[in-house]
Amino acid sequence: MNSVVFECTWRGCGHNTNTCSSIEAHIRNTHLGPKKEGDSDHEEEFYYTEREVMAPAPPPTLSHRDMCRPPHEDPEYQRQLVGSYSSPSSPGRRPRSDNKKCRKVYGMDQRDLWCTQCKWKKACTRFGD
DNA sequence: GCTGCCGGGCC
DNA sequence: GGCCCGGCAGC
Ligand SMILES: [Zn+2]
Repeated sequence: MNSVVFECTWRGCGHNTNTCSSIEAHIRNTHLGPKKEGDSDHEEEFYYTEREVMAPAPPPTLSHRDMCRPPHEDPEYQRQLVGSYSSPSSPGRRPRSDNKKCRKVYGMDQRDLWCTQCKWKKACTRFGD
């Protein structure tokens, strides 16, 4: 019995659901916000991937790379979406990664172990984002 | 309440 | 330039 998994590709999320509507609801509620007037038609669809999952293991077919993936993940499509309409990633819609930075790793009581930027309350340079 | 960090201050 | 903090957004 194979099923389909919808995985959220928002930074540091990775939430999985089993239906298309549920992942879109997750993305809209958790990441994108309530809703916007005149927003891109289906903006949610850019933030998740749909993949089929086999029960035991993936088949050993090495003939083809995965062809026919959804229209997402196309560089042109992405540039078009980001360029014409500064959707997220503009000052105002800032995501938040869940990986720890110097402050949380070492704690306030060991500030001398933080990287310089963290000491100055700037963007961390030791742990990527 | 805490974390990450932009903006802005002081030297 | 180095150094620090207010204040805010995102949890
Ligand atoms: Zn750091």
